[in-house]
Amino acid sequence: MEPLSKQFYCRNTTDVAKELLGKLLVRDLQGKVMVGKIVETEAYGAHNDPASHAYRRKTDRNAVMFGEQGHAYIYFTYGNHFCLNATARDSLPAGAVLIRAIEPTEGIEQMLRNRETSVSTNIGSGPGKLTRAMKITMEQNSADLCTAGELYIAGSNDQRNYKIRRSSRIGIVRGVDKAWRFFISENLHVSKKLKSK
DNA sequence: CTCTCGATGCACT
DNA sequence: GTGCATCGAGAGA
Repeated sequence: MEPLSKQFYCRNTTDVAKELLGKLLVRDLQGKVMVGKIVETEAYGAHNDPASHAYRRKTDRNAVMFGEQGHAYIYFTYGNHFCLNATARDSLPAGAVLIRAIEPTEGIEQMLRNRETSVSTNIGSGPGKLTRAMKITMEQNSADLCTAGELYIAGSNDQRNYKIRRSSRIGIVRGVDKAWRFFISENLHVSKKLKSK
């Protein structure tokens, strides 16, 4: 599995978010490999985006969003969960793509153990769930996603023509006007609540 | 199936 | 002190 190049991430953040759909998230724990197909993403910008961590200024937490493209930006939230982003931007000072959901393709047994569940249908259906399943924590923050190390994103041989849908982002109150969430519709359940928004 | 609600810890005001 | 880029249990339908 070949990592995506840095150039892939040096473009408009929303374009990168859309094109990460169908790509493979790879977690290598000393040879024990877990892989999942990315099926849901969200783009977060800089001073142009009130929902973004990088909206106001560079701080210790969001510094990676202002750094080199193609790196992991990870943060801890709601007292329990880690969320994984890939830094991506062109002319703006900061930007990242939140990986919201994966569909496991390899190492499923290991992911189930990490999640402490036997329900295989929703292993990676949420940003906090997929980091738990793949043992992704702050230790991987700023990791280079363009080299085949412990965490990276690879291209896929699956050339199916996905139906890509987009909507407002989830779990935010500001910036709801931007349709910067992208997902592969056949894989995701869209609740009534979201439809009515 | 749908919806509500509390847990939880840290960054930032 | 306030507010989260969330999750899962539990109740109701």
